[in-house]
Amino acid sequence: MLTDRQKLILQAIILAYTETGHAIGSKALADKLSMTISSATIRNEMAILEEKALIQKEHTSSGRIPSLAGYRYYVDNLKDIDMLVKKQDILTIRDSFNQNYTKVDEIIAQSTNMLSQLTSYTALAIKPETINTTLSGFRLVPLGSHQVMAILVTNNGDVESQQFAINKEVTSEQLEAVVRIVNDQLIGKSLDVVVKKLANEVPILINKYLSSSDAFLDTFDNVLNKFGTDQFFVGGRLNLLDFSSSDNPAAIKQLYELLNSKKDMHNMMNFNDQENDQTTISVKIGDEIANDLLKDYSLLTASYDVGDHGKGIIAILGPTRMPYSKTIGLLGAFRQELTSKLVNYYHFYDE
Amino acid sequence: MLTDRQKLILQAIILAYTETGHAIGSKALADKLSMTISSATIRNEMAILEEKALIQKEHTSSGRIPSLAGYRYYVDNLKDIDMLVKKQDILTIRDSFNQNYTKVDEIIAQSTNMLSQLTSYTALAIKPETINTTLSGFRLVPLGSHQVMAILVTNNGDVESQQFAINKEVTSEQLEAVVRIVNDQLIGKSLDVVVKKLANEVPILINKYLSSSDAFLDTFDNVLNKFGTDQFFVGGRLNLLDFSSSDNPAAIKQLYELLNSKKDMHNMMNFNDQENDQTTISVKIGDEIANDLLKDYSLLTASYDVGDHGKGIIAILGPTRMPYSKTIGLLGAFRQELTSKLVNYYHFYDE
DNA sequence: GTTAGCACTTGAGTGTTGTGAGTGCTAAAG
DNA sequence: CTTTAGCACTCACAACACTCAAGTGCTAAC
Repeated sequence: MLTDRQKLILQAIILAYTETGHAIGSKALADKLSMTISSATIRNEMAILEEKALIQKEHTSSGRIPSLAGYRYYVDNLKDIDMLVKKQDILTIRDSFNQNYTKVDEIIAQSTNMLSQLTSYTALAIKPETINTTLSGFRLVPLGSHQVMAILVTNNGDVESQQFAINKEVTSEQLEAVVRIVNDQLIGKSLDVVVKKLANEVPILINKYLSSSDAFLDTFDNVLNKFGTDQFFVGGRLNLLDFSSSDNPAAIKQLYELLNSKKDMHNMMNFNDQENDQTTISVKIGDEIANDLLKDYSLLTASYDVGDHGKGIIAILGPTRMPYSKTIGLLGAFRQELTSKLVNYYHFYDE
Repeated sequence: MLTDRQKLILQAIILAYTETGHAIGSKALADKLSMTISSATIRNEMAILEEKALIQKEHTSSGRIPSLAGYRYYVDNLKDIDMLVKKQDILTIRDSFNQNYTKVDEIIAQSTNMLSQLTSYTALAIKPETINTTLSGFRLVPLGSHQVMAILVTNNGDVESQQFAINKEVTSEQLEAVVRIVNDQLIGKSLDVVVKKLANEVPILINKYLSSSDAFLDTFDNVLNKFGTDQFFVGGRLNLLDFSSSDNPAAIKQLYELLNSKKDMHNMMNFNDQENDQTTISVKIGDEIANDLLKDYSLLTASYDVGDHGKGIIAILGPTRMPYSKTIGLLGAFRQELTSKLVNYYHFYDE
């Protein structure tokens, strides 16, 4: 357990280091701190903090910087002052959300842009995921003699489409037959069931009407995949350059590749779902993120909940040296705005 | 005019510098060059080349590096040896193109990826543009009680779509009326005429059937815009990091922002269309690209021609210090493959 | 418990010096 | 008249010593 003075000193060290990026020594800290306390005393206290591994030196005679454990302690116990978010920021968010969206994806994509702008870090988001998404609509629209567009709709109101080419003239009767089959077999089923059926029963049925069903099945599969793959968004990628510790291009490339790997990012953000309720914000500092490339970064994740339409996650990836209270406050406020925007948006489709 | 020996020396300097990135001196060059010629002679020749501003020093007593003018001379007069492209590369390209595409965009996007991979530089592409694109198809597909999807098709076979939400229940009669109006007024018209009519006559007509036509008109406008804006593609952005001269993040950010500015890139690539025929490859070196951010880069552009379906451009952005003959050869070969793939692709829609 | 004082450490910056790869020039050789 | 050897000169770069500011830990006095 730390004394109040030790806590104060730890906080001051973190503050100073966050601001300047340089280690701070006892004398400078004594000047900075308003309480009358000598540098020698601070040195003694620092020795204790260092013993508890909350701060560390860069070399024998350097000042101190917070350790990852120090940040952890700070985030868990001390970051209470600055939780109030600037009114101006909230207005900016609302203003920015105040437009017509035609897809949830647009809202989420814009969220990452906004979050990255507000924080100057990199923002990540996963769009709302329901446990049970079902296929609720299907259309085939002939566009010309050789082109057909397939449109799939889910019970969440998500729409994906893709055109495909057919070799020979296909009659509208044939298309209607295919639509009928899909309606009979797949509508109302959850997406994983749809995938399964699409591999087994459905091709047989369709082959009765369509001589070459491959193009159609491929397309259907493709569109189905879009529901799964377009769920992950990144904003402010370039901000990584500002605070990436290494200036070695190979390392930076690796980082960007990681950022593009939906699977990896998904894993990272989902890691401890148990914490992900509506009030918590999970903070992973340095090596707490289970990825070596990100050992100098911190990942703040917040899950948001839009009831029947599922839960999603927004996150901020920044340097370990970050103003946590400010950023956490902002992320929390943003979650609130985003949730209410989404609830509002979905309101249409829920009758 | 240069003597043969001077040309040889210039070529050797460029080769050496391209390989090592360091200035090369007379002695080292004499060792490298197979002909028996003393370093002193090379020094004399170098003095002449420097007088003609084809090579330059980094400081008073350094070796020589090619100047931009030197590269220009090299590209115009000397780069004749290595024009043959590796068979393997061509096979890679063909193999990579050997799949089913549903949109031209996919082909072009993949082209940039492939080109950037083959060269390890950054690749740019503009998809084929016809002077006279006309609207050839239009559909409205109701998806649910509150959602409608609008689909637009051009005479090039390009398809774009977007769903939009409507406040109140709209009957299929109303939708059909709107489709009829669009068919009467807009089908067969060129896109700019469509834009104009959409601003003037059409709203009046539609308002007779739809109480609030705003959502519909906005959507139509949006989709129309997609035809214009999705024309520019970039691949291998990250490769910029490998050869960007400055390691200052602000400068790199600016570069990436330039790369995202469709307008700027479009201008740069189109600059001298007169050269852009099917056999030429335009090479802009350093400050020949009219942009200060790119003064250490070279831009190779090649236009490709798919007959009635228009012309497009593919380009490579790399460091001025680049193996020009190899890269130019590759770009030329790639153009050929891309053209034939596209001709093949469009074959469907031309009956 | 707190503080002043002191000896010690370190990174960052600065000046000095040597070295290697280069140059231009001159005069002799081909 | 072209080519070459020789030579004095230049410059970037690395190595090294030196100084300085900002730290530290420790001890003894308050």
